[in-house]
Amino acid sequence: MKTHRHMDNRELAGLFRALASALEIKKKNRFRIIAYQNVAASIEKSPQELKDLWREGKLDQVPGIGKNIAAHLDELFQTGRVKHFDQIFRGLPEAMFKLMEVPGIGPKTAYKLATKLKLNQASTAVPRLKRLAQEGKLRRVEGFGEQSEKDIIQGISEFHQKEDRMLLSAASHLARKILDHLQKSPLVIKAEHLGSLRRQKDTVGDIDIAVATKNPQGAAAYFLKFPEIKKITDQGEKKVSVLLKNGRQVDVRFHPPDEYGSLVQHFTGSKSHNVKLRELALKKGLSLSEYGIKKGKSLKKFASEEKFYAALGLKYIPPELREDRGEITTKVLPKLVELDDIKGDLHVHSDIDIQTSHDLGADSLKNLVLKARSLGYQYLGVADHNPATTNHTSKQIIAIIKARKDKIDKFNTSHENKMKIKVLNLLEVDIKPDGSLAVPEQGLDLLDFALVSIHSSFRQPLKTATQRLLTGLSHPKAKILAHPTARMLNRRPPVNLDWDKIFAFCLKNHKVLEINSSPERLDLPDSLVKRAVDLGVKLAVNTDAHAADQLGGIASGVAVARRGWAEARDVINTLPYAKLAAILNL
DNA sequence: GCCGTTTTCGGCCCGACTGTTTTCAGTCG
Repeated sequence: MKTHRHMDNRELAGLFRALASALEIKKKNRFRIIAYQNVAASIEKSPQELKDLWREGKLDQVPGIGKNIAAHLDELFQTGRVKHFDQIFRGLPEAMFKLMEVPGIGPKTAYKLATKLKLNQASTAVPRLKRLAQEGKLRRVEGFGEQSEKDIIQGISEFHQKEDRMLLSAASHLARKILDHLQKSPLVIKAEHLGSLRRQKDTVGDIDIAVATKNPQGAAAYFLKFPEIKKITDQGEKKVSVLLKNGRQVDVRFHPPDEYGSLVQHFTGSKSHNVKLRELALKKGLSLSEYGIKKGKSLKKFASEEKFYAALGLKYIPPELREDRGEITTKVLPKLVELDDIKGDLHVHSDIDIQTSHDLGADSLKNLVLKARSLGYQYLGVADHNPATTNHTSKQIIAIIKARKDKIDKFNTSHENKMKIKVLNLLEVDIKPDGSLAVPEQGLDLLDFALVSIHSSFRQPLKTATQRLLTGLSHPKAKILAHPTARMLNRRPPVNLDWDKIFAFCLKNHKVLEINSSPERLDLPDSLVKRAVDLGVKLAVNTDAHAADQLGGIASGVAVARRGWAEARDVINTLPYAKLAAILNL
């Protein structure tokens, strides 16, 4: 495995997984192997680049990194190599780590194939393996037969068409279709989605579904009639896994209703939540599984999750919290913010054409307000993008903003707005690469307030980007930092930022961080929301809707807030208008 | 390897499914 000084989190996670696999081949202590796997998982979860944390001496903030691994990382970031890691990899063919990317091939298989078949070059290992399998030469290796040749060919084709994780919204939609199908069968007593989808994680790998049924075989046979199924990949007594025509995997579990509670608990995860829960249980002499709670040889079953948690002496833990972020050991669980707490949306785009270089909204003030009323809102922050700076003078920009203000003022007092919904005159203003705002002073004066955000130069180094952002946010009219990391899921990584600094600044200057609900953003990410909440930094859950029918999408942002342990008091747009106006000095 | 309001030493989750076996190892979640 090649290492270098500038490894990013994705590469580092891969490195630690490879190290774990290498230790497995060398039959080292299995807890040491798990320790390396834990580090990999922890790096994958980290919202900040490890190298940035290292530079600031904060590696100990990352769970799973102890003294030893911190020292190895220090060596890595300084020299680009780690002697101890080189030693772990010594004698192992590089190609095995490439082979392990194929589904179904783990460390043992990869090692065996790479050595016995003399697959020495990582870059050609996979195609060569495929050819050997097709030619029927794989079965000569001990432990391999005709079927494993087929499996490997299949695995390689899946490896080639490996797709990104689904956006949460897409996964919800897909799960809905499958559940609708299942619920038509009289054999299905209950069915629901589990896994990361139930925990409302921002992206979802595959769809997990639980079915309560007295007839597992029959219900499974019914499920297999779902028309989108391309092929069955796994089929046992309690579980069916299929690949859909769209390339997505679906796992469905069929259990009797009296053990449905533990089933749902188990497959909701997360894995690390369950591990922590089982460690806790062990100390009480109990053993947990999807079947229930074992004490000695007797098994107690649970029809509901509430009773399952209660049997461990715990309050019910909402799925969004089950990420091993302290939810098991905490004395008091937060009273999470709910959709019904939201009193307004502070980031919505209208069709008022102010000659911006970004997207215009599709709907009029009137239609937006109608929709807002249907959601029970008290106010609506209309925050169009600022007018383009390239083809307007400062004077022109100010004039455009003035005209827009007049329009909103008129709307607020007109008969059109009898809905008693206060429309706020906001703008979403670009923070330019140097930290200045894209709207001149007199233009900002005309607003109730501004949301500020980054729409360009996403790759500035940590210090520059942090300073840029704080400069933009320091203007008195700038109250909310919109989509703070500027990430786009599966498309663009977050901007590198010093979050300790940003949180401290927000706290001191009463700035608010947005949780942007649009499906491809979900920004601020949940792990940073948690840190903001811990510190007392205020949040605003907004849609960034570009059409009236997107206002309902705020549920996704509320889910992110919940995953970050936010209560209603942490979110400013749960406040009634008078209180909101007071804290924002409107 | 890491980790700790019952521990700085002695712990570290639990099971399904598959293929090639002749009782189980490997992979996955």
